[in-house]
Amino acid sequence: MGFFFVQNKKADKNLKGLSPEFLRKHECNVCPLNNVENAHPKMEATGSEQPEVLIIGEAPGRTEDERGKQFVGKAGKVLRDRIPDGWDSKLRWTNAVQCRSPDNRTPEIIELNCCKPRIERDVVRTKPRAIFGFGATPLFQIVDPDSKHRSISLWRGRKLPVNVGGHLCWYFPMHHPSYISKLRKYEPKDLNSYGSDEEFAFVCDVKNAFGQIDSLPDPVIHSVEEATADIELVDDINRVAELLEIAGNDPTCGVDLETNCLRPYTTDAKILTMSCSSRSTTFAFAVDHPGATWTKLERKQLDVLIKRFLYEAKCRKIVHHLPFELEWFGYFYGTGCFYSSVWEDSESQAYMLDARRGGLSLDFLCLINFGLNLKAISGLDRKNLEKVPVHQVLRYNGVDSRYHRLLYIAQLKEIKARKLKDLYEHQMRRVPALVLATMHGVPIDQTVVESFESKYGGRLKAALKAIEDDIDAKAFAHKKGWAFNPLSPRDVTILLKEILQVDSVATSKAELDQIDYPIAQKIVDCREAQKVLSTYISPVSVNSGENVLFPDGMIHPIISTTTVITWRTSSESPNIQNWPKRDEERKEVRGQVKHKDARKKNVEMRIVSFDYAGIQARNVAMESKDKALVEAYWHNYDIHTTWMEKLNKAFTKWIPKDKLKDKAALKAFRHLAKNKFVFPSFFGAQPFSISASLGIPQNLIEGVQEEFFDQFHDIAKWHKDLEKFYFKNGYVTGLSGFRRYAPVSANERINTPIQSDESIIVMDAMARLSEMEDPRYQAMLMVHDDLTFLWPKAEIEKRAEVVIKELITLPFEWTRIVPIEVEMSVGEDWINMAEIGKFANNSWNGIVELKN
DNA sequence: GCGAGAAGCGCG
DNA sequence: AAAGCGCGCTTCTCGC
Repeated sequence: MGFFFVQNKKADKNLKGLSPEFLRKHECNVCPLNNVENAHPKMEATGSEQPEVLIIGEAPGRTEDERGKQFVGKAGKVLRDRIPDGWDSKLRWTNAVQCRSPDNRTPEIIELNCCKPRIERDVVRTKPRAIFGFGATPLFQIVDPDSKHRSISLWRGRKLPVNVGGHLCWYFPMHHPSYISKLRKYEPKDLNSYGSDEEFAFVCDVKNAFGQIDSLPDPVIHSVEEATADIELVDDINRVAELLEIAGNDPTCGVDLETNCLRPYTTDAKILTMSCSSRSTTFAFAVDHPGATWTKLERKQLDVLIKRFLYEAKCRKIVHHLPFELEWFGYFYGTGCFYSSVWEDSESQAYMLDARRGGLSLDFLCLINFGLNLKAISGLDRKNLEKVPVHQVLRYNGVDSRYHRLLYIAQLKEIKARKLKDLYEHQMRRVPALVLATMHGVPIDQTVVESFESKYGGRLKAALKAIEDDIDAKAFAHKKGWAFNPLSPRDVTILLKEILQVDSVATSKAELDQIDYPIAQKIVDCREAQKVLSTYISPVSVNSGENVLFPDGMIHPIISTTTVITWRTSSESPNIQNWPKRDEERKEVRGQVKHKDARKKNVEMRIVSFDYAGIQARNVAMESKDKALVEAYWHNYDIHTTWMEKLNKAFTKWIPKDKLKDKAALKAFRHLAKNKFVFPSFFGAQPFSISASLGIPQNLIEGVQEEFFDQFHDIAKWHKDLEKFYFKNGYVTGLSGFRRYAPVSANERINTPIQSDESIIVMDAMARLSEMEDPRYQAMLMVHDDLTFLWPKAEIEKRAEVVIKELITLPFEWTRIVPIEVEMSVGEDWINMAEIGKFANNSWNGIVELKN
């Protein structure tokens, strides 16, 4: 077997050449803390001899050492205050390390190893049903995840089955109360208030943990032997057919691919191996791994078998990180299987249950759900699977598909228990729609790219030359002994402080614009050119060594649905969602997005965008059901002009007298009122910051905002209701039912439902269009409130009518309170976009006409 | 030489 | 007490 245990590298180093086995054998005799002079050295566990719960801290603090008892200091009170009545006699207390270190430092790996047998003996003897572990120290004394998963913030609030010296029980990781105490921004006045958002989350964790004790199931831990047992490695084509048939007729089947690279679009991209796991069988077979033994004919037959499985097998196909497998299956076997099969995604489930970043990997979830450390059975070079012997890749592949399915089954219970089944259905409809967008690709015109490369490249060169010649840069080099680097925040800080001698806290553009020395502008010029070039031009240039282009001349940005904590999508490789649009000059980089047939006669490919008009503000109306705001939408009241006028009435110096009849100037002030007063107020901005951004005294803003919430009093009430709900339930939710768990800060609590409502409205429309299974209605891009398509000019009107109807006909009852409107624009490229019209669901006649 | 984190800046 | 939210990418810096 190719499986072996991989030691944590960092741990190795900190062990100073001693093995964990050695340390655990000799315990105190080899522990650096053995002879420390403490009031209570080697403090034994205290409390119940038959505990329900064992509480493990880090190490005794000063108070603890003095009194010979755990958690009795100031930090200990933060925890003890939160223990529900009636539990005192059911608790046992100990620490990961039993001796206080002289300088009260965090215990070292050696000490933790020496002390581990003592804890194991205690646990085996007293048999607690659960362990509440506070801080990272006791957690990682017991479990050994890889370095990516060693932050306690990722673990707190969950539970996992553990085996401590042979006793199986549940472990509840939580932050250490001393950390919570340190994070306090103020002293809570009673038990209904919290010193920080994290403290509220901590209190939720403690409460939830105690609340679960009575109903805990028996912990089950999967051993490495079980995880790797009975995986059939198949090299007989008839047997592959047989097993695919069996698995395909089971209700659920885990599916996993191993490939030689991340994306399928390059000519050398290969599926190396594939594996399936259902209730009756787990098997894996080579596809194009160099170690495969298929004859040419068999290899052809294999494709037919895989295709038949993908298109016809009735099982629910379960993947962990489904977008990856769909992209590969779609590329090699056609995208028809996206909708002909039922696909499930255990990563999406995990995201719904707990969206914390870094907590979605199969390894981590297996530790949480099954106490199984997959890390310990891999041990092979994941990045170079082509070089790994095929039987090893197959075993590895088989374990993964097995755990895709087991994880799905385990998490499905929890999804149902939390009543998230409907939302999961929505989430699963997002995946194929977005994979199809990714596969569609975004065309890039290299002649445009080249012209920008030369333009911004030249500008960068000139800016660098100007800095080289600058007198202050020369003074800098003379004084510091190295050349001034305008891109280095450190160098710019030094320049500002020591050479120019100006007061400045940051080195941002806003600060630099205030500075009178010529070098300030030169730094800004340099940064701008470098930013545009390196972020938006080089990545799509064939001339750049590190571009994200594929052989088809397109970019295929990955639009993810399991990254953003609020249910928005994110985009990477490249991030196509943040290309310049506001800056009049730099927005031209969008012109790089252009189809090669944009000017071809009788084709004239066009970029066609549909943007939900003011969707977030409409979401505020949906969430708050505010009477005044809702009415404004139905009657087209311009609330922003109203509040511009009110702001100017309160602070008459705001709009200069001579501008009061200047239409263009008033438009700009309306824009300010909208974006710096109305919307921020919806989202919880305080007079302090609104005052700063508008330049109107704070006391005047306070007055206007009071009047504002007087008019929109249901918005004020909604803000208050959100608070109440959050502190009662420990999470924030929105009309779609998604959840974001504590800690969530005050303004995040307001913003989160808005972002998620927005995303669910737009993604549902994109999915409905995609489900037509007609490439004409498959969006190419999704940018939060915008869906973009690539169509031949002659088809635009006809197709737009279908798309607009779908976009403004929303299937969610909760959206009906306000009208919904989309704005359509068309362009030869992504910058020269002309607005075609606005289409609202309370007025549109169903027809789209292009005026030439 | 690599990874993590901060600063800075682009979008909705 | 701090003072609308959510991202990804590039560069620099620092520590290993």
